[in-house]
Amino acid sequence: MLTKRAKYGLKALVYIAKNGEEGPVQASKIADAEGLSIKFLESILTTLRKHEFLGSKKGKYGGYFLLQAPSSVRMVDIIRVLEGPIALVPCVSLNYYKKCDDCKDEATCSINKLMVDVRDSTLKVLKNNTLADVAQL
Amino acid sequence: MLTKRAKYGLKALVYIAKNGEEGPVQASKIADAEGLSIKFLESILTTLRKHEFLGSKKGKYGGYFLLQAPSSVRMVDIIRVLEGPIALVPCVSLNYYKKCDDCKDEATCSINKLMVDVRDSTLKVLKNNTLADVAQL
DNA sequence: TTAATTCCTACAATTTTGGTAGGAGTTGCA
DNA sequence: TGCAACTCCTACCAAAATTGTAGGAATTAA
Repeated sequence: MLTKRAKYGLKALVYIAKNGEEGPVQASKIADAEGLSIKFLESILTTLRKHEFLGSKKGKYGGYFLLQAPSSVRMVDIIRVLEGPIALVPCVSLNYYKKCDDCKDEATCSINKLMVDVRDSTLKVLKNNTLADVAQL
Repeated sequence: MLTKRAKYGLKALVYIAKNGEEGPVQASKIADAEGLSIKFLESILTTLRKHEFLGSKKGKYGGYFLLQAPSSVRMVDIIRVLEGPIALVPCVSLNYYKKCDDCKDEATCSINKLMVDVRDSTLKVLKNNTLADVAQL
């Protein structure tokens, strides 16, 4: 399951993609519309800003805005930043590889192939969908 | 990511599928072979027994054994018991459905379709693979 | 100057995870 | 009958992750 952090972040990005035509979108607007705690949402938006999905403008009439066209933002990249690995076990993660504590030998690990197959099938969906697709733009 | 509980359980089942020809397999054997804590493993095997993946025999020369042919045990069913939902959000889970706290309206949830697509793609892999496939029997 | 906003640091409650401890009950065999 | 090797059961627990909250500082538009 996704953490709420990741889920809220995804929804926030989609909201901004849909409503960002007329200038920056305020965190409070998003929190209202999606039913989220504003303080928690702020910390998520900060993460997205630091990873250059979002820009921000301070002060009155400030808010958050996309730095790239929605059609060039892949869902997989967002999830990797908000949630971490796509893979179900660390030792088959492409972006967050880590040896499993218990695995004596990765090459002979009994569940390795299955884990790779699941990972690739998930990746396919998440790479083929952009923010524009999900926001139906 | 899978919990260690689920990962250990999967490995244990594969081990039993591979080594269960000559009678029950002891928890201590599995723990040794896979590098797991025996007490923790015991509690996982209990779960698998209660869900009728495994049978057990007490006393000397006792241990655990599969109740069905490996080729008729789907990976998806094991993971559902050990880990819970396959879906990334509760509101698209087929077996563990739960309304999302924040979702006002599921039908208009912006990420619903993506979540369904990911779920189905994962399910396809996990339904097509049985214990026999994974254990290479 | 004021209101509205982001930005920053610190803390904290709750839940989940990943176990451990200690022994009771069962069985096969000498 | 007694011992060794197992499963089975209950209870507990520490660490980590998650999901926030609190309180304000800094910035900006009008």
